[in-house]
Amino acid sequence: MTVTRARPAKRKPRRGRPLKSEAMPDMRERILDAAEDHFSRHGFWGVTIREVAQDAKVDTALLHYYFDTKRGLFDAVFARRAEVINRERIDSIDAYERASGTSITAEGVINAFLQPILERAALGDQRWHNYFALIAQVNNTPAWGGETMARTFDPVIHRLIRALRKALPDASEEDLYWSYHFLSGALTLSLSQTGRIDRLSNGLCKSSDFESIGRRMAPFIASGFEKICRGKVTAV
Amino acid sequence: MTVTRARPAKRKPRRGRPLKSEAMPDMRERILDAAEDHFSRHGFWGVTIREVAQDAKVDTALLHYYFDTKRGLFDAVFARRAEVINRERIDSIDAYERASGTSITAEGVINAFLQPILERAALGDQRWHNYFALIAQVNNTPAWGGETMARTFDPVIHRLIRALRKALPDASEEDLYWSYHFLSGALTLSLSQTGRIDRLSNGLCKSSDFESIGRRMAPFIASGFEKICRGKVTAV
DNA sequence: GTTTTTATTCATCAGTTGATGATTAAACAC
DNA sequence: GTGTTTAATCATCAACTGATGAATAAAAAC
Repeated sequence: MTVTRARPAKRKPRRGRPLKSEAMPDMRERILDAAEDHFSRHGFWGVTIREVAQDAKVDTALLHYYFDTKRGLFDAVFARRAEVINRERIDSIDAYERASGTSITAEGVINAFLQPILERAALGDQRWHNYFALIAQVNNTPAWGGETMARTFDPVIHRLIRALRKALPDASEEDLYWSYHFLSGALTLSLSQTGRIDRLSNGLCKSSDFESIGRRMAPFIASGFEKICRGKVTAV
Repeated sequence: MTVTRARPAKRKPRRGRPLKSEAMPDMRERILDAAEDHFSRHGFWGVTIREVAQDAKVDTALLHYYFDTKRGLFDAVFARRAEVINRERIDSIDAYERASGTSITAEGVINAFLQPILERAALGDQRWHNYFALIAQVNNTPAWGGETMARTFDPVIHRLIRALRKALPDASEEDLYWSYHFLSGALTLSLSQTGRIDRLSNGLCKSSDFESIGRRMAPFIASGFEKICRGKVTAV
């Protein structure tokens, strides 16, 4: 007869601070992951903190302990990964500018701007996919999306535009900004993972095929920039 | 002394069916307008039927009377104006195809596709602005946006792609669909009215300046199509 | 002129929501 | 060792949510 061995997990959670050895650390990160998952699918109002807490296997009060309000939780989710890609994008543009010297091109700059994101998306990490879908939602949320996007991403975008000015010296400021706006829309929809193109193309194209997107997007957008931004002064 | 004239409006609403002459008809339309306004700003989950009812100055039960569920109301809002622009777009593409004959171009087709929407947006009717912002949100909603967009707009988009095939006879199907995807993203962000570009450009560009968008978008996008869709077979 | 249908408000429900103060126990500072 | 801080659950709240059946009165059908 086997001696009764403690049933593997009834997981009746203890109260109080957890043992350091209890090997279920990083509750905060677990909450952020669960929140990211839910927010990216249903947006800020489509999610209840109960759902998030349940998914993260913690009490709802813990969300308030770490993030104060639901809004605080959302903002924390949005900021967490932004720092990572912002740094990567800045570095990527810097590197390209240094390497290209005077032969800088719009396509090269745009490629440097897109690559960090599209590469990460192509790796297939679900949590990054969720995050990108979240950006897409925020970017198209009228009430407060513009403000949130600006706070998070404007420095990088100004860096991008500075590089584009070098590649397209005759471009007007308006043309540059509007062209970026088109780029932003195309990128965020591509990251939004709605399955839209899958249905439209009857399965021929797949939303998750970031390699196909990556191959086409920079040339497509760069061509648009060139068309718009040197239509007046420089002849084509 | 003036005789007491009935105080203009205490507007204690009567029960029962309204008098025909009561000049407050079209409750159904008023509800749809109020719902459109709220849904476009905060999305499906960010709106309560009470807010909509309050804005439309009706009881919440009336929303259920006409639209059964909250979802039914949302779908009715989304479908209402879709029929109008879908017809306009089909007609516009038809007309362009007939007029251009064999000298059909990608820019011409795309222009025919965009013009009905951008023209309407430029007219400045707030209710249409709300509707376009709603499309932008749905287009970037992962959970059910793709399905809703497909049900509503796919026929027109297949009509667009059929015309583009004529203008770009060497294009592969994948290239056409991906290029359309970029177009769709750029268009919906431009319609989303987040004030994003206003902030980014420090006021130089305005989200509401649909004339500026209309002047740039077709050339920008068409240039991208041409770059992608005849990069292989036909030389540039 | 009676009956039926339509359009509206009223009253209310059961379930959900974000939030918070109390409690608990481990970790940490001294 | 003792006291304080940190990290967690528990228990509960008042407000809100979508929805529904009943009541009402005008219009439409007969």
